[in-house]
Amino acid sequence: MFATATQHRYLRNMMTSDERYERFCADIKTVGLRMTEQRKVILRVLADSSDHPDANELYHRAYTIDGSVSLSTVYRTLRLLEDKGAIQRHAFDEGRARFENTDTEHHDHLIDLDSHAVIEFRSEKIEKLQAEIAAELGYDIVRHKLELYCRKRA
Amino acid sequence: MFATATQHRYLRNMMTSDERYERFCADIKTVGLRMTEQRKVILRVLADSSDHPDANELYHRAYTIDGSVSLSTVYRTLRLLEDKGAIQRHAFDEGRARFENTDTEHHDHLIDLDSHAVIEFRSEKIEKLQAEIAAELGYDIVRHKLELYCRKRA
DNA sequence: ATGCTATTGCGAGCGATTTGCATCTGTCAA
DNA sequence: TTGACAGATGCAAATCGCTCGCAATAGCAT
Repeated sequence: MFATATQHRYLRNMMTSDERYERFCADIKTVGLRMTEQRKVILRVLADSSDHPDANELYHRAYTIDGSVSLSTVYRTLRLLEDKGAIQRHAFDEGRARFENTDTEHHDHLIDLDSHAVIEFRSEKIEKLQAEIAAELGYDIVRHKLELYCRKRA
Repeated sequence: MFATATQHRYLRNMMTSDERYERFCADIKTVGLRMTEQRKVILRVLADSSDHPDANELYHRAYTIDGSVSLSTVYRTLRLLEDKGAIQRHAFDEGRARFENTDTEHHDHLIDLDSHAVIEFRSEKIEKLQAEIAAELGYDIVRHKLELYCRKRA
């Protein structure tokens, strides 16, 4: 795994696309929900996505595979999976929500303000400093959010 | 000002309400923009606000002072001041934006999940590490968001 | 196969914010 | 002081991301 002087690194997925798909299906079935054609397509698309697509992008990817998928159902399925903790919703500063699979370890995000690309990184030093600051104030961190909004260096 | 071993500290306001108002006016005039009655009212309301009001709340505060202020103009003025860096836009809860004066230096937030108290802090070390990480990825940080969601240490 | 009901697509609805446009008004030069 | 012009405003309509109501459809247990 890549590591630098500042101890941050890129992250790797912990599951294959197929494993993610199976996990999504299990999440649906174990609560007695129905595995419809539309859900299969949407779950497949989500499992195959390693980026941070928004609902509309996911809708188009799914629609390309199966024209019977609607935007409403994409939204309903996203809500479903988010409630089950299978995917994570992010509200980067652009209005719409972006989604990502939750099969990687915790990481932070660097957002390219021009291309809207999202780079994931993890810095042990920052994690440690955050914990220290919280501790000095008498707290334990339950979760945190660190987002760097950046522009390519000239 | 309070400082600790990890170099974080509490922050205080750096200007009075009147000083903020004068600064807003200067921001408008120095770019050749016109100081209209509506703008005066909105700037006054903003300068007097030490909380984090949303656009609608600011509209009502301004409307109470001068009925000729419209919601559109509130939004346009907020955009204007945000672009000039005079106020800061936050998305604390989903949906609407909340605004805050920028007369404190940059700070991060520690949120108590139980009491919902918000503690502001600043850590030079974390600021520095963030810049280093961005630099190594070929980026310059334009702005960032760091929020620690915590529980009181048992 | 049958029936129950979860699920779907569609379109209307919604809340926050933006925009087009006709009108009004600071501001500055004369 | 006045005149003129570009900037600013209010209003209503439009957008945007997302949700909801509803009648039709389709999983799934029997």
